[in-house]
Amino acid sequence: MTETDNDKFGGHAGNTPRTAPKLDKLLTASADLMARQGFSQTSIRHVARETGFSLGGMYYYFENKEDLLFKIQQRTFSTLLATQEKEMAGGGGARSRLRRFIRNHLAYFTSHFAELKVCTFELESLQGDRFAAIAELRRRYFNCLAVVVGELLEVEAGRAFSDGRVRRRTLFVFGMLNWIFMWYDPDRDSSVEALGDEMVSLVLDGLNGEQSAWPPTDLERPTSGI
Amino acid sequence: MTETDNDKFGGHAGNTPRTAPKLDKLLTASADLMARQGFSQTSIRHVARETGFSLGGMYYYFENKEDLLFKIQQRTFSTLLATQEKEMAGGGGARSRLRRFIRNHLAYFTSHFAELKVCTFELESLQGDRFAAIAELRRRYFNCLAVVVGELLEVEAGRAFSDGRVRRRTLFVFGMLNWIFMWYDPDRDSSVEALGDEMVSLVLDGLNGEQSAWPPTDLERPTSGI
Amino acid sequence: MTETDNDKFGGHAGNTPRTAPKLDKLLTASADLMARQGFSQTSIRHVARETGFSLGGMYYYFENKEDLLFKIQQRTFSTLLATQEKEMAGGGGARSRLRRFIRNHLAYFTSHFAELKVCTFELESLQGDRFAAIAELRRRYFNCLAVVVGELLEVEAGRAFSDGRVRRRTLFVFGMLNWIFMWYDPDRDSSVEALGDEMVSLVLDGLNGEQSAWPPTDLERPTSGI
Amino acid sequence: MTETDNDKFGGHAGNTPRTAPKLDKLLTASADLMARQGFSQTSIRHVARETGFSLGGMYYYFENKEDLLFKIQQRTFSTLLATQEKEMAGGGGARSRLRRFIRNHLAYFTSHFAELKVCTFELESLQGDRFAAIAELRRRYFNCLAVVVGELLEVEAGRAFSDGRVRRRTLFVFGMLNWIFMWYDPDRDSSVEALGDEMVSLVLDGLNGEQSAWPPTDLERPTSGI
DNA sequence: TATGAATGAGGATTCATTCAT
DNA sequence: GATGAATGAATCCTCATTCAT
Repeated sequence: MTETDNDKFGGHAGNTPRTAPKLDKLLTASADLMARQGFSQTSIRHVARETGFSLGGMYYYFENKEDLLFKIQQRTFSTLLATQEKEMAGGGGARSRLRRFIRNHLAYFTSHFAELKVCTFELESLQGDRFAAIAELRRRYFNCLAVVVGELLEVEAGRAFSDGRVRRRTLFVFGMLNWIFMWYDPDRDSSVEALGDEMVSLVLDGLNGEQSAWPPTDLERPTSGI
Repeated sequence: MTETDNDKFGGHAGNTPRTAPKLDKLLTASADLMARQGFSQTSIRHVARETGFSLGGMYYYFENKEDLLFKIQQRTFSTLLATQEKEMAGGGGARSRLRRFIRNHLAYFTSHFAELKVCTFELESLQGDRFAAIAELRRRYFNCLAVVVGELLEVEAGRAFSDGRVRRRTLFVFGMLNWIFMWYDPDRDSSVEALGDEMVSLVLDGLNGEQSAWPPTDLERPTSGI
Repeated sequence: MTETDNDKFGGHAGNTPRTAPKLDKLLTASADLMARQGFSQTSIRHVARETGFSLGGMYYYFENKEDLLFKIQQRTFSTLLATQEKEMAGGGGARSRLRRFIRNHLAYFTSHFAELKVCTFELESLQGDRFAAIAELRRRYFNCLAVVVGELLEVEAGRAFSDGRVRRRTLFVFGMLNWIFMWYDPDRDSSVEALGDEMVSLVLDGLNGEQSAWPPTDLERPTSGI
Repeated sequence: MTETDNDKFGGHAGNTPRTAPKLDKLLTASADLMARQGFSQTSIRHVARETGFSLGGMYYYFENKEDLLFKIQQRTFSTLLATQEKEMAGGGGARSRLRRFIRNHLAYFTSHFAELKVCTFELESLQGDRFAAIAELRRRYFNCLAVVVGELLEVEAGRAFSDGRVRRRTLFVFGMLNWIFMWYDPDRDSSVEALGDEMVSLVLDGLNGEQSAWPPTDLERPTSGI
């Protein structure tokens, strides 16, 4: 998304050397709160308190609450998308590209947990043009993976998008990826790198194709929650 | 969950023949609204308007808003859980039980879309005892599948819960299942039965294990959204 | 305007014996404030403080601020309109009816100063259906006088509405009537009854037709303001 | 009003060749907005956006929002007043001067619609010294007409101001003139010149003294609104 | 059982104004 | 002369909840 697009959605601050770091801090703090409590339960007041801004001062940095959410998603998602599109253009077999896509995604999950969670779960909190802009990013992100899945299913690449089978398999994979926000516990689960390998293994070969590796290498603990 | 449990969380109504159907209508309507807008954005007022109740009258049927959510989850999840625990106790090989679990889950997805969506996405809107009670149901539900996954991974059943590998593979599958709420479109995607088969196939054999089946059987349409 | 119409615009309270007097007090107090400060500068907070209500409690009596204004105008204007339509239907020559219309209007000016001022100056603060409903009342009120003016101009009654001359003469008279809010001072100006006679005289015979009556009967004082 | 007066109310800008046109543009744009939406609903922000100024930059040209309104009224009203005082000093019979006063007023109505509307309806938005200064202009404007009305009523000129009858007749005429802002529609009503003649006719001879002139010369249309 | 009436806290947003630069 | 950045007060409104009836 270009600066022109950015302007179209009313962000009037955050481009100067003085304000850029403040906007940054603001978006990060907001993403944290929204990841924890959800968008609708995160109040501007709360963000202001957290960042030391005055309530009114917040509105110098975004048009309204929805715009704040948009800016978070726009910034985060476009960066991730760029990374992945470049990665996918880098060539390699389908299995390799699947592995790289998942690894990159999970690396981002680790480094930008809150922001990515917000991107994943709060698309529907946007509306109109802002919704459309982020939905388009998401569509492109989806396509990155769909192409790979299509190849793995031996479907000609050009037809991948209109193939329901590819669509659904791709969405299965996204389901696995996105749901991780709901349960991942760094103390309990293996590193995200290993996690990615486990997922790739499942996706490529299924449970039956995996080798049994008992006992597990990670720490045994009584389960709480799921 | 027994009536005693029910009492413990303040439900003092809905047990007489006269009130039971009203409570039912209320929970259903609430679930619909909460599935569409989320819990925090669904107001008691809105539910009252939708059901024809007076605002104050609602509070005869639940203690507070959180209790309303609890009752929905409790009613829905315990029913589904009972079905699946019985089903899993019914025997059969791991592959068969995996297939049956997924099919039942998706059948419930079809017949109780709103309620199941609320159970899936609004656990964290509960707190304290109510959270714990539903989390326990969810844990048992998780176990139903985890046992099967453990067998498929050739892990001894008794150790499944404490095995991180089983835990994660199971959560991958739940990710696929739960994420369906975000994209399933009956006009576009095949029936949920077929959807279940596709998922089972992926889980058991992976993408590479699936046979290519081009052209797809479902209607071709240009993709919009993801 | 019927009760059905009333319902259409969302007033959900004020019909029971317990609430009717409270609604009444509320509308009266609001009209006072709005007459003094204008609609946009009168805050709900202010009205609440004045009437002893809690801020939130106000909204039991009206949907929103615009609805409050609407209720004031609706109540006041429909009463006045009914009076005048009945009066105009009572027969008599055009001169007589002109005199009665102006007298009634000014009597209402005296007895319901604030409400009538709000009706006169705040129509444009309404929008959509509410605007249309009050505009229709106003149109009918206009017609009451326009018919008389048409007769005085010897225009056939049936054609009065489409005659620009009648329209404009009628609006001249309303200009005189409405502007009184801006200057009338009971200590300084004669009684409204006498004021009405003076206006009727001007309208019928013009300044030249009036008899000189110096010295005036009312108190002489140095002018302040206009 | 002299430069000294101007200074007294805080205008510290707009006197240099470079700033004068900017101040001019600013006042004109503000008047437009205030005429359309009213003073209290016109924000400095809005004016800034409309004129291309920065929000902060506005305050170089006026002390505060009230000062902006004052400057508009001061500029507009003093010009109009000068015109009329000169015109009234120009001699001629009372009927002639009445006609000229009304014509000039309506010419100003046409050429400075927004400014005059603001002068007419927003006096009470000023306070203290600023109110007093504009009220004095208005008093002098009132007197211009009151003298003529006094003559027409055969009252000695010197006594006109303290004569309630003159006062009220004059205010009736101003009511007609000022109310025009509420209804004049160039597509529907005759030219303002003709409008002035119609008003003069009413004021001098009353409705009965006007000759019937059916059919009217202006376009017949079904009435909408009043 | 259920309603009508009311409250108080909190939410998003706007706005006049200031001040360092 | 003019701007960018920020503030704090005020505004409209929603909402979970209560309680007398």
